[in-house]
Amino acid sequence: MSNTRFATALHILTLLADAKGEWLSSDWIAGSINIHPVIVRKELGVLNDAGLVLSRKGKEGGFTLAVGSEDITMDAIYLAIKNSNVLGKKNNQPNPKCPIGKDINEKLDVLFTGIDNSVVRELSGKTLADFVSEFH
Amino acid sequence: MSNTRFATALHILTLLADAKGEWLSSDWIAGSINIHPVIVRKELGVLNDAGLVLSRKGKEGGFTLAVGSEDITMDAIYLAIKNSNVLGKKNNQPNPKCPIGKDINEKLDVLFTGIDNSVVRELSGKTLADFVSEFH
DNA sequence: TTAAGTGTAATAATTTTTGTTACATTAATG
DNA sequence: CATTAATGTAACAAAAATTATTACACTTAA
Repeated sequence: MSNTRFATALHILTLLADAKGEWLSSDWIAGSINIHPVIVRKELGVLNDAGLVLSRKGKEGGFTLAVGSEDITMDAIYLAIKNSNVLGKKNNQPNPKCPIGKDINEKLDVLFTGIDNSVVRELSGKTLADFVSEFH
Repeated sequence: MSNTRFATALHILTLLADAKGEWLSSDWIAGSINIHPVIVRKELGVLNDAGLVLSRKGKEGGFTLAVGSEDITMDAIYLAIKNSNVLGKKNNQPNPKCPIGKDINEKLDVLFTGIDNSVVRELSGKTLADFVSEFH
């Protein structure tokens, strides 16, 4: 992954966990990460769809965690934002006339999925609460 | 990773393993993957630096494996081409005045490195020979 | 000496990612 | 009930990363 989506999502969730029930605005969060508030709202939309946060519109609106930080594991965050395989992309049109090229993408699929799953398994062993507790 | 470097490198190495000592040209390899020969030569340069292949210049030149495919583990291929963390990039300038923003990047570093290592560990359990044997 | 390769720099094109603007909508509050 | 401060989201712009292409110096076999 050469994007900042996991780092951004985890930063957001860490702030929300640290806020202990306070509703934080996208502007405030953006100020901590130092990115554009619209990006924060977009990512919060994704986290909302994943059931990790709640949002409230209008004045005094904002965001808060949907569940306790002990109940949010890192794999849930990762799966919410994941948009590619750990080992990257496959080449588009390997040569169908080549015995290797013909079948390589299905073999890569198996390998890529296995590695993706191992990352998810690894991430499932750590909670947001664990991460937040490292800040003191 | 949103690039095709691992897929390309593994495709190259699979062809070389399958060729059993024949020297293959970058043009021929490019034809199987269906990408530009210059990209193949660049990637082969990287694999050469990593000690995985041998190259020969001039007429009748080309590439071959430097060691047997049973002795090439997937982690060696991955480490040769890896240029980012599995969990992506960190945000550049988190706010130093925020208690979370101040320290988040060093905490992310630890998490990111741990996940990277787990992927390498996972990949170390599979050889190029294992992969090639899936094609029949 | 020619033909067929590698090695690599420079640059262009494409795709992905991030940032920005604009504005409709929502809700609290004086 | 008007004002203020939020979210939600589309459309677009800018920047960064990735891939493709061109060009050519160099190498080696025959």
